[in-house]
Amino acid sequence: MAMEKNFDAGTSEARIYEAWEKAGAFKAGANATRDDTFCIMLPPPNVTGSLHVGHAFNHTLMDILTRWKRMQGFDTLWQPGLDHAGIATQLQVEKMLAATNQPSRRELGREKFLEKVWEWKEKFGGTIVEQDKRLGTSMDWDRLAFTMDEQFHDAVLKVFVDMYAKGLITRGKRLVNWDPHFETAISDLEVENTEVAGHMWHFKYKLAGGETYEYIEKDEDGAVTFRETRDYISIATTRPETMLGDGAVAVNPKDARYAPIVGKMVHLPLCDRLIPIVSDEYPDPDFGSGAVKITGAHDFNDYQVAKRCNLPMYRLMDTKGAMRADGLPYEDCVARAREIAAGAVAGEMEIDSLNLVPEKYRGMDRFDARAAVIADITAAGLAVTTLVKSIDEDTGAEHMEAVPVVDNKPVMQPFGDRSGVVIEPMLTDQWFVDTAKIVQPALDAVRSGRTKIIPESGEKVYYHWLENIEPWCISRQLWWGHQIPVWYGLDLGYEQPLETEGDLDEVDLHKLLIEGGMMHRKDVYHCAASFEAVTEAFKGEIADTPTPINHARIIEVADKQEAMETLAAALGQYAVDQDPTKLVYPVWRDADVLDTWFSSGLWPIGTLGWPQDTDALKKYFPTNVLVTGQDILFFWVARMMMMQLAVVDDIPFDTVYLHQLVRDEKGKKMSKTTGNVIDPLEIVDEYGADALRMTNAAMASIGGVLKLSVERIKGYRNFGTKLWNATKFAEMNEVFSQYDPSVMPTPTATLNKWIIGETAKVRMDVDAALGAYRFNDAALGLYAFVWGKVCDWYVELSKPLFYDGDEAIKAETRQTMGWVLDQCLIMLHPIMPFITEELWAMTGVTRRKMLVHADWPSFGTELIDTHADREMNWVIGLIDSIRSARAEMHVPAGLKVPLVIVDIDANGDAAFANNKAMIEKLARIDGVTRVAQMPKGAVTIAAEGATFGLPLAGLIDVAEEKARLQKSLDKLAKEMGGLKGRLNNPNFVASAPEEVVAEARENLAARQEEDAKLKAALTRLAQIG
RNA sequence: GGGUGUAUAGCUCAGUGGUAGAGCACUUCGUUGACAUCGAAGGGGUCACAAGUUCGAACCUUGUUACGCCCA
Repeated sequence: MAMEKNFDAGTSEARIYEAWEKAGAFKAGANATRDDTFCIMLPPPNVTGSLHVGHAFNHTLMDILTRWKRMQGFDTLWQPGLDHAGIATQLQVEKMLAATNQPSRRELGREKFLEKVWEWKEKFGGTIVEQDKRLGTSMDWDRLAFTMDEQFHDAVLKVFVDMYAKGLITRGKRLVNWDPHFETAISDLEVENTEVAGHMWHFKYKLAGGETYEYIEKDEDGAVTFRETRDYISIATTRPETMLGDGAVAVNPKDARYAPIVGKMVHLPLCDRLIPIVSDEYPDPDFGSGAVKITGAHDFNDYQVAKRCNLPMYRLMDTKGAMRADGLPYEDCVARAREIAAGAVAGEMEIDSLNLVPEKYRGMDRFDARAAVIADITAAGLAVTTLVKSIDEDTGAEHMEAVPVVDNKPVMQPFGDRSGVVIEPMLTDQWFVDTAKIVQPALDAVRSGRTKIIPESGEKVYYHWLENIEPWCISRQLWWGHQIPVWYGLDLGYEQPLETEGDLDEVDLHKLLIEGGMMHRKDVYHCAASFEAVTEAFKGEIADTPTPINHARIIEVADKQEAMETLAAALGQYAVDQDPTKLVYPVWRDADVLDTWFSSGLWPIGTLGWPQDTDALKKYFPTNVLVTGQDILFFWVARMMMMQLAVVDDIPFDTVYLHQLVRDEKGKKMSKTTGNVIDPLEIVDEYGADALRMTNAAMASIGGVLKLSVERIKGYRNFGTKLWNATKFAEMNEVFSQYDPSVMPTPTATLNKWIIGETAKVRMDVDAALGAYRFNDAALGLYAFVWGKVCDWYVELSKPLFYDGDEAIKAETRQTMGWVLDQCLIMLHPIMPFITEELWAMTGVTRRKMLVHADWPSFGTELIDTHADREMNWVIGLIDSIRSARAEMHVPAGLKVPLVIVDIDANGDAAFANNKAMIEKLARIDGVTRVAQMPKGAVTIAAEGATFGLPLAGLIDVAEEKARLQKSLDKLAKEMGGLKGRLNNPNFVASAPEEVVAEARENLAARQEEDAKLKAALTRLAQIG
């Protein structure tokens, strides 16, 4: 069967992949010949996602490791799966609903909407899996996991319940990053801070009671530069609309300008409230006026100040980022706020219920409200102004006009990474992981080296982040995800105990429902994995209420509103029929879901079957290596470390390999707007998966920048063709019909001995490289070996043996070449699985297994024949020298020329005799003779222990040959200068390692020998002309 | 502002103390019985700058400059 001219990736890849799958080649434990395990968790791609170059890169590296270990006989598992990706998926499905004119999410309601999500997932959620197969990834697809699978879901809830029970998860009103588009809290890692053009406005807050003070500015020497009597304090803000919720004005305690008025009250413009001037370290006296308005509910810095100074934090906006329109009328709210400012005690719940947005602004979008606030403050004469002179065009009269001061100033603004809208700091009820309590083991694991991060710089970043870790907000106001397993009930406890003993009368009922103001009271809540499990806790909760409520049946309702209505109805009914069996106590489940990273934080144990003590868990956990982008070191890697250690008290993996973002060839981020996106599937279509994979491997230096260029991919496609054609050459020379793959060659010819040693060297290099995650070294080492050694030299030098050798030489060369090519296929397989598997099938009639399960070699230095090594290097050097001289002398490439041996030592003599046919063929020599002295007009070829000549009299230009020799002499002189300099330095000889000194001596001797020969040649030429 | 990197051939990048490397690009030559997706030969570098450690520095230390990323 004659081989085609090159590998047809387009038609072969799918067939080969199918064969692997059919053979179960990727199943956990396939090809295992030892107990050692090797396990990689695929970082679960977003279920909405499709394969991009980043995945292609990331998955290539994992596949290389997995295939390598599998061939080595490890019990291997590469665990695939998908992430449910809360916001992204919910958004995708909502878009789909809108595009297909279906009812919206809110119209559908939670349950129906989730059905739609599942439908969508079944239909489109697997795209990336099929795309991944085109890349050749060898994952155990039978184990494909999903973070919303029932088993995984149960594991996530179990962890929540356990961590809650241990006090590691808590609920509280905290300032969070609120995304007004998705109407959910997001973590600070999901916020992108971008500098945008902003403005700074300056307002006057007047002192209460018409008080005044002496405002004095001084320069560095303490000399007074400005002095005036003021009845206001000047504040600066980039967000004027938040002033409606101010709780105070803060000044730095060291700021002398405001020292006289600290503790006094100021009028809050547009509001009927007085707020105090407080002293706090936060304001920078040199920035703006030095006085900062404090809005605890809408700014992270202000929040800290408000907590320190015990200021009320009034929430101004609703979930969409509009000014609040709920609650009691402004007058009622502000009246209560005045009482609070005067010292009345108010709880968190009550303060949050107060809507201090004046009627005028209620319901306005936050940005419209900003404009309105500015206009109103300016109209009230409370904007800080500067006088601007203008001249009336008609009258020529000069006017002095007071214009508000507005500074143009770049400000850092937070944006939601998914929604792109400005994030609003918002005071809301959220669930938090108290990360400070679980961070230590995660730090220790890396510090002690139990888990190693590559590159090392990743460890520093990891420490820095974990040492300064913030509580992790894990609740998200979404529907798609793991709903928080917490149920709430109405608080029936009562400040003043009900007067009745035992039974409930109508007066008590009234108190419970109306006077108790249940709506504004805190709820009671319990956490458990299911409603059934939480029922017990609520029975305990109502045990101390009057009979018969304490025996009420616990039922689940949708929300608090329904709970109050249900309870009222039940109590009303009881008042009528006195039938205690109909009494119910309604509870409702927390509507929020968990942060997607909370669930993917459990990926290693969750996919292996935890909390069941499965065989897979016992066998493969802790896993070996996590390969992922360094951008999710915090999002995911650090959290997995904390979570596995907190839950099962073990590290999730022993090595973390971090890589950078894949960029375009100029180093720019790929983006649709820039139009520089490379689609990996298009690359696979055009150049084959192997070329893309080889490129990925070659780019993967530790910590390296990943710039993907199509030119490079093309180069590696050519490499595949080269390998193909070398195999074709072997096939044409009957290698595969004669070769026995189960027999190790034991050749006699130097060439064959040499290439076996070279193969052994590259085997050691490749294993060392992959063991150190130096994928680029492995890829480039194989490239250099296959192309530079096997194709350029071994195949070329084998031609004289095949064409002119005797049968014994031909036979051993066939056996050697077959073996060498097999080793090439085996070692290249992890990087280029398709073409190697194809060649494996085409070249071996007696293969025991597919290449995917071939045994990885372990041979090493024992296969290196130092004598053969020396001899071949001498031959190759000689051929190089002759070729070089020919080319520089413009000897026509096709012309065969004679060679003379002027002098030669015993080693050279043997080497020349052993390889004469090869030298003649590759250097295009016709006729070798020994001469006593160099013929006139010959080109001198210097080799170790020998001098050759090319008698080209008449063919060569003497001046050109002189120039060539001189150039070589110059280069030699420079090299010898360096070597002599070192060797003449007594300190070098004394301090440098022996072998370094010996090597330098040898080098110098060799150069001196060559130098002498070339100088002699130059002298001879000088005699001619 | 804090953290953390990078700077080596025209381009993209390797190179953890011992004579500066690869691929691509470039120049010249070549339809030699695997391959023109190829072969042969060649040109091309003050290893950002400065100081230090060392017998010896692209590599270690310090500083400077420029650029990148992460977090504020």
